This record gives sequence, C-alpha cells and structure tokens, in this order.
Amino acid sequence: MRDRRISESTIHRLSHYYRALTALEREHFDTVSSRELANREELTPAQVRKDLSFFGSFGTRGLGYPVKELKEKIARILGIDRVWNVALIGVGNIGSALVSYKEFARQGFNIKLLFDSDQRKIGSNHKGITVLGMDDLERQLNENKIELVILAVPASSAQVIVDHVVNCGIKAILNFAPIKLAVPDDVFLRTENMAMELEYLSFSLVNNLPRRSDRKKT
Amino acid sequence: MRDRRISESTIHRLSHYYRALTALEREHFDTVSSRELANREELTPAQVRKDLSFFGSFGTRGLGYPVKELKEKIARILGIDRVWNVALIGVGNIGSALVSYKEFARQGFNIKLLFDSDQRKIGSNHKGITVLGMDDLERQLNENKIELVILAVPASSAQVIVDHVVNCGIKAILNFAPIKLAVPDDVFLRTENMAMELEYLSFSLVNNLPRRSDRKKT
DNA sequence: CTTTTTTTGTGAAAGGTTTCACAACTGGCA
DNA sequence: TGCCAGTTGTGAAACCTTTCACAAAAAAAG
Repeated sequence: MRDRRISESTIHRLSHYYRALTALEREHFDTVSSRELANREELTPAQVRKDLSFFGSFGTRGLGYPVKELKEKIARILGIDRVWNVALIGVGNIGSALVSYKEFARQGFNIKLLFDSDQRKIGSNHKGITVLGMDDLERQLNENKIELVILAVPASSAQVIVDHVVNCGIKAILNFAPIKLAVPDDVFLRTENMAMELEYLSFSLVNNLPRRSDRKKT
Repeated sequence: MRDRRISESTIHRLSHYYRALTALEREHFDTVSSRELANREELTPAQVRKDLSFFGSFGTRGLGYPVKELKEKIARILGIDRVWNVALIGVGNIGSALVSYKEFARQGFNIKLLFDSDQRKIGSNHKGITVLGMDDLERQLNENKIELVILAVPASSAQVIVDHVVNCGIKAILNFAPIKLAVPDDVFLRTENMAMELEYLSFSLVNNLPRRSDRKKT
C-alpha cells in the first residue's frame, strides 16, 4: 500500500517481538498490549504500535494484539514461516559451534551442507552432516537448492570463497570473517563482527558512557 | 570531550576505521584522506570527517590524516590500547569457539579465565586455560581483576549467572544467550544474537529489499 | 443502554543522524 | 612571493526515527 521504507531497526525489533510473543504464547496469553510487549523488550509502547502499524493494523482497541495471530504475522513478515536451506562454509571453531546452534534450527534455518577446504576435515561428520570439499561447492549448492550461506572461514580466504558463492546465485550471506567483503548489489550480506562488540564495551568502560544499550543498529 | 553525545553508530564506525587504518599501515601509507578511508569502508567522506571531528581535529588540510597517529588515537578512544582481562563463562559450542577466536587477542582482549557448571568440563583444558567451576566465580573474578565477561551459556541459566557476575562488580558483559537479560543501569550489556542476523537476511530475501545505497554521483 | 475504562492507530512535534557546501588552511610549484 | 590544487572542519539543511498526544474504537461495568 505505501512505499514507506522499513528501517533496519524496525526489522530487528520485529525479531524481538517474535521472541516475546513466543514466550507469551507459552504462558498462555491470548492477547497482549503494546505496553506489555514494550516492557518485555525494553521499548516504548508507542514504538511497538508504530512498528506494527507499518504492516497493517491487527490490534483491537481496548484489548491489545492477539498473541497467536501476531506471532504468525511477524513470522510471515520475517520470512521464518518456512524452512530455509542453509550451507555453512568453514568447519573451524566458529563453524562447528554454529552447526550445533539450536536457535537456527528453531527458526527454520536448516543447515543442510557443510564445506571445508581442509583435507583432514572433508568426510568427517558434524551433527550427522558430512563435510564436503570446496570443489563440490557450486554443484552441491545448486542441487540442494541452498538459498542462504553462512561463511565461517579465515579472513584471508573469505573474499575468494564469497566470489564462488555469489557465482552460484546465492543472494544472502552471513559472514563471520572480520573483513569487509565485496559482493554485487543484488546480494544481501551481513557481517557479524564479535570483536567489534567487545570494542564497544571497551569504549563504554573507558568513556564511562552515561547510558547502556543492548540493541544494535547497523 | 565536551558533553556532546557520541552515537553508537559513530563508535562502530571507529572500529571500522581502525581496521582500515591497520590495513593502510601494512601497505605503508603515511597519510590517508577522508575519501580513501570512506571508500575502504563504504561510507562517505563527510561522515568520516564528522566522526573524527568529534574527538578533535587531527587531520591536515590539503594532506589528510596521518595513518599511524590516527590509528593510535582511535585505539585510545576505543580503549583497545591496553589489555583487558576477560572471563568467559560457558565452554559449550560457542564458548570453546570464542576461546580460540584470534581477533579477540589481537585487539587486547585477553581471555584469562574459563568457567562452566558441567562437572565433566571442570578441570579440562582449552588453549592452556583450565576450566573452573561456578562456585569459584566470585573469588576468581576478583582475584584476577576481570573487567569484562563473555557469557556463552544456555538461555535458561543466563539470568542467574549474570546476576552473580554483576554482584562481583563486573561492569561490561557480552552475552551470546538469545534472551533479554536484566542488569543494573551502570552495567554495560551487549547481546549478540546470531539468529536475528539470519532473520534479517530472511526478511531481505522475502521482501526483496533495496539494499546498499547507490552512491554516488561525481 | 449508557458510561467508563482501556488501548489502538496515527498525525504532528521533537530529537537524532547524515549529507551538503564552503570557508579556511596546507603544501607544492613557478 | 603569489597562486593553484587538495583536503579538512563545520555550521546549516535535509533526512530519518522516536516520542507525544489524542481521537476513535472496543470492551467492561453499571
């Protein structure tokens, strides 16, 4: 209806609402007010209402929002009302931790394939998935209809590998290598830099910032 | 540093500048212009100059910024010109990956202590550090002058543990449990939620968001 | 059925961040 | 020396996000 752009912060807050709604559902709430939702995620009621109103008005005045429907609606908006086929490249320390990260599976991210360039790792098993070699990459990504790639390789090889991945037509990549990767304009890339979060805390301690933030922007 | 508030985004960009400057130093650049710095991190020259001007003016008109000095200055601002004593609680999948994460050590985050509540893990060795039991927590954090805690425990036990940590006087916590933790106002808390990043990618794919600003004319 | 209470949805105001545009300064060169 | 090219530093403008405040709607109470 409108072509107002939805901000990154709004999308991240949807993830928070989804989490809160999951808890509310477990606690057998039928409806929830913007105030309650805001309290649970440390936001303001006005913000909750503004965010949700971007996608239509599914609350009831005087009552609040229906927990189950709202949760489903947000799942649909976020695209997690379905299963995504994910490949994970790099079965080192971080890579093998991510294979076992239950939160991914819980939200429909199904890690189907594992890759590594290390001959000693190829053929080994992680959570029932056999690690494949990088020469199989292109064919396997296509055959298994992979839509999303998680990159957990060393910074030094990340760009080369991401080029391959992009070549296979993958349009979404979550990168854990602490490096700025170049990808075409039509590929979605997010880089998770854990050292940067520690740097933020370090800055906060040193400068004794008068506030605390548990939320991220960019 | 007057009482102008520095935004979270600015601080994160400082981390990016730091990374770019590290590369520039390796490439033997003496000076760098805001334009070059901006290109390397996909920002605008104006933004680079605005960010840096928050902390004083250390560029030279007509020349640019001195690479080495600027890098040192940013390190000082971020508080990474020193070593931080870090404790890591939870030596499961993510925890053990983080112990070996070289980027932490490289930026002065020294993981000194490991904790776990699992009897089978207590006493075991990770990268030369012996895993301690949780009953030792309070004493050990104090004795080892720990300033920063990384939490990599299951969501179900995270709040109880964070309460202990806060009790020990720790003022900065990096949390990997996918849950909203309550801490006093004077404690800095950051929560790293990897599933949320995948959700953002999922949203982008489903809604085919226009990403990446097309910059720039001239 | 009428009144009171609750809570949404949303324009408008406030607040914050990024970009623009240009004066001011520097180094190099003739 | 004077001039040109390059680049910073920074108010002002443009843009974006959050908060405010209240009418409208629905439920609950009497």
